[in-house]
Amino acid sequence: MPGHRGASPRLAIAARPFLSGPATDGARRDLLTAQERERLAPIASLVRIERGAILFRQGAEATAIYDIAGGVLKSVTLRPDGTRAILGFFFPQDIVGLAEDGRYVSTVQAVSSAVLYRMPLPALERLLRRDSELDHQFLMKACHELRAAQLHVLTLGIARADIRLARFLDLMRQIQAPEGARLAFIDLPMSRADIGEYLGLTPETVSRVFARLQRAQIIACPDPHHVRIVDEARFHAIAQEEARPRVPPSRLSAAG
Amino acid sequence: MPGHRGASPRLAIAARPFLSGPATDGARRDLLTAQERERLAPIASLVRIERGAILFRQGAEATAIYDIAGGVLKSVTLRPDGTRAILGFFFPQDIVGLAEDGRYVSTVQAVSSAVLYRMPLPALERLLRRDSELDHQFLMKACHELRAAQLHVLTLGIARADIRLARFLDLMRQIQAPEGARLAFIDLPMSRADIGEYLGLTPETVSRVFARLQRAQIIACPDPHHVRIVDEARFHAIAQEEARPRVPPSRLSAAG
DNA sequence: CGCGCGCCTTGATCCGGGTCAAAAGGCTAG
DNA sequence: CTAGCCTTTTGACCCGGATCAAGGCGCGCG
Repeated sequence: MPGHRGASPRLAIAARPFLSGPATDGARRDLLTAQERERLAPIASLVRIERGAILFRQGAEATAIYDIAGGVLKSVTLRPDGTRAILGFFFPQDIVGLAEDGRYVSTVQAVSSAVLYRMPLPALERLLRRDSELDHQFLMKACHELRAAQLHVLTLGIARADIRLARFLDLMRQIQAPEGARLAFIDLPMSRADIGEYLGLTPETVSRVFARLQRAQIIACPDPHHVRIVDEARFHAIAQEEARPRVPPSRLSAAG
Repeated sequence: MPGHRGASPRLAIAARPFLSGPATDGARRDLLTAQERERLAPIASLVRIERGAILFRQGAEATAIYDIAGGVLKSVTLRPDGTRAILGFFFPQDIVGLAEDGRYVSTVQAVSSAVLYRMPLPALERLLRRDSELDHQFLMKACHELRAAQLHVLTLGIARADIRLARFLDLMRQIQAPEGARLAFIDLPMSRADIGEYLGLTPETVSRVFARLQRAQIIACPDPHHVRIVDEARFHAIAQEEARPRVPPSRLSAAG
């Protein structure tokens, strides 16, 4: 497994930020505050990349961390055999650039054209050494990233495609919703192939499940990149409960 | 998704420990050194738990971090519908007790009877605040844990059961091997069901794949808890390459 | 010593997702 | 407007893993 020296990383751990109880009460502690962003401004420079462009490659020397101002990116990993897997999608205000041993851990590519703030590593390191609050914030992000990966594992551990897709849609909804609101409309800037690579499914299957959920009146897809949750109850049942009553393969009307 | 407030954790991030290049050259930086262990000794107390016993439960208030002295544990998560998933296995010298918002993130249970050093959180926090080197070490572990989860995602993204199992065996081998040596014998203290829950497969499938790999002379299983890699080349091909030439479903002799 | 209970294995069947293939829609450039 | 490419959709078929079920082994306990 790539970039993985020796027998190492199998441990659930608690570092300083994990230890403390609920910190800044209520606030979304995994995002930078406007104030913190301001403190980063001096070392940040604006960069723009086009749809499909690669921000940096897995294994390349890590030179900067990026704060996303606009657009959507994806984290891609090549398997030894050449197939790809998508580890995650990143949206505005997310920070990308995880490195290990000074090398980027995965390739990051633009799903849509994007604008980012580039923070060179040496300057950032200096800043973090002086600003422990900011440092804490960055660690918080690492923690949440870990939790996200674990949730991803949970989803992939389930075979059924409709559950995987429903969970993915729910995740996208959570990301797009301001403060945990349940939006009915979901934006999907990524392609069916991207979704498939994230969920361990083929694009064909992704498309078929979309069609199935649509026929069953659970969701509506005006176009491939927009989804509306029509039947919240049944949608939730699929995403969360993994319940037996699942979407029939080809039937149209789901029995009440 | 459990314990997951709002729209938060989607970000690849770099915190202080990630930023710096190769640190202590050569040393396994994700394990505590004897010296560091010594510094932890004053606040640690020895505890012993029996096979099957639960160390702590997901969602419970985090009171301590544990350093494994002997035995094997597993990290289990309950899905909303009651099915379980295993996020990872932990071996001696691993540290368990990841918490978020002061609550344990997953349930940890003993695969075999185990002996651990218990480090109460308040004391540990105090210690880490004074000992930045130790603190650094803990963060390193969080980083590696994240990488491990990503590798897990990569494995689960592949449908084929024999690849998943081969990767799992390879991972177990790496963990048991001292300093990256390629052992031929692998210890599997966990049950077939455990392996299945880790790989997103049923116990029956796990057993069948074991049988298939054995018939193909790729591995040998003197008993269910011990594996010997017989044909390193073909084993590696399955685990790493995801190559087309895979183990035939029922054929005995693999054509040269 | 023998019974019973887990765990593991093996078998038979079914079904969902992968695969191969083709056609339709949408966007851009000419 | 049209040609060409890429993405998406849909279809047909096949295969591998889930499921249901039964049988074997090992170990602890009565």
